[in-house]
Amino acid sequence: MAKELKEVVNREDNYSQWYNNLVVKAGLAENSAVRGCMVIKPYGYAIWEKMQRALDDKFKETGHQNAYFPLFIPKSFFSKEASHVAGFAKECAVVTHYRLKNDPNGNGVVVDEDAKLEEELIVRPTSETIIWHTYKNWIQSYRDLPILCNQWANVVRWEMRTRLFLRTAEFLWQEGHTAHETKQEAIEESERMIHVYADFAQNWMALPVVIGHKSENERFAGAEDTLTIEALMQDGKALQSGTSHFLAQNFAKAFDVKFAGRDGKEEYVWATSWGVSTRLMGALIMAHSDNNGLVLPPKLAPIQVVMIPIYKGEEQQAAVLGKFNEIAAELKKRGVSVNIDDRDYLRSGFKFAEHELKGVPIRIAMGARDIANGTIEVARRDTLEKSSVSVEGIESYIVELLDTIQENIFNKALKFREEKTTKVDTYEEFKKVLDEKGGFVLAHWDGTVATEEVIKTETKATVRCIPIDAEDEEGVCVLTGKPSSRRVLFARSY
RNA sequence: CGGGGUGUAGCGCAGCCCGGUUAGCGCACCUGCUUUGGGAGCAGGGGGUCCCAGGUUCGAAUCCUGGUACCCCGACCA
Repeated sequence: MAKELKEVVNREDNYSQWYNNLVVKAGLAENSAVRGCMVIKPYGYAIWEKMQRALDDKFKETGHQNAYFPLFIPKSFFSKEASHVAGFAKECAVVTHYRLKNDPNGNGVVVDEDAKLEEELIVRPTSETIIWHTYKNWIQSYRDLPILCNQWANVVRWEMRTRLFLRTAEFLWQEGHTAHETKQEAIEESERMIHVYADFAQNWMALPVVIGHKSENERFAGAEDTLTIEALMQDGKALQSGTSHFLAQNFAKAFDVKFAGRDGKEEYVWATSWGVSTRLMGALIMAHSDNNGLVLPPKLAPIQVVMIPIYKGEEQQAAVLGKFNEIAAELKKRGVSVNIDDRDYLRSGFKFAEHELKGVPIRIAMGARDIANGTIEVARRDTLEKSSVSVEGIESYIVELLDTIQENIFNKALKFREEKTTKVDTYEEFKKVLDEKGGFVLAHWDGTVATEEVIKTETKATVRCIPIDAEDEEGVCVLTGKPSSRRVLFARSY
């Protein structure tokens, strides 16, 4: 166990602290002096950048463009879509003044009361309102459609309780906002994007997810349908990792966005919005890490291979580093990011531990013994296995091993999820599984808000989603005994 | 917003109850030597508005009052 993590020993009992400690110690992020905000450190940001790049490529492939809209939104914009404002009103940061002045009493600076804004500005908690206000000016005819825009931005939600990456007062995300001519087109867009997210989660983050529809209770404020990807963390709690909303004509009506159709008639546009945030970093950490630290899937690891020289004296040092430079150059040609850890003031054992803490997928070490034998030591972060490999052809071996590790991390997470997914048919069983085993519970539900509320109050579990691939199966609701035609996914969640 | 806890060196903490030399320990940092295949050893060194403001006192990290920040548990939360 990494020395830094020893302070938090019992992970099962103390998952929160284990997670917080890991985030901080691995150099990803820390709490800011500002309430509920976070500082993302360079190493953490490098992971986020890799995520951004991969997602952005996928957005471009599916025909989207990036744009940018204002941080401040006039308060009045929020009064236009009733259910939307109801969903966010309680957690908005409000700008009321535009100037400070020196305190006449000499106590630093104070807000200048003369500089009160006539209309308050809201720091965006999400951008639907300002974007739809703008889209109104962009759209006149069906020829202007579809509009397929994405924005990379920060948003602010004044949550009562925060948690690094999972729920912070300010966070980074992307939000796609699209406008379409037909309902069908908009529905297809929202489905397309949730699959883009699922594909990213599984193939890049090595994170298996369940795609499904949110229940009415959990649906996005202002949406007619919300699609979600739900992932399972190692403590058995679910994490909503991305959402894609079919907004129907709600925002178009609220912001009066109409277009002249092919038949010459005026109609409201159909809309979607979709987003993922730095919460994905939390998902990545909680899904794969162990007590030695982070375990990063190779595709998102800022450093994929670290090379640690082992030597006595300058002669050996030069020989090993010379060999490392050759290998590194070849690996870089093949698109592998390599770090030669030549810091000569640290011992190799320290470096081993440090790079494990940071989740570097492959570590290779070489010393005098290896040079004599023509071998190199290769250690995998995912399995912690070490093996001695011939230097001959090492580059191909590494490239293949990166793929193997990516796959293995995914399979391990998938196996975990499958073991932690339980079908239950009675309420007793439902509660028992949640308390003793945790994880996902597949159960029949009568589909009503009231039933979900009761279950939530009594068990803290909610409907995570109604999986899109749920098989038709006649059954009865675990709580009310009313008929149900498919199982839905329940869990306790973050 | 309710309950609990904590603010002392970059990090983690002791000291506070019961006020009294120059505020201490571990890690980290700097210098030197020896080490180096799983978190090195020895020696020396640097670093502090003891969260803030006010009060009590000859004297406050310590006691009192107010404020503030953070953490945990709840409530809340696409």
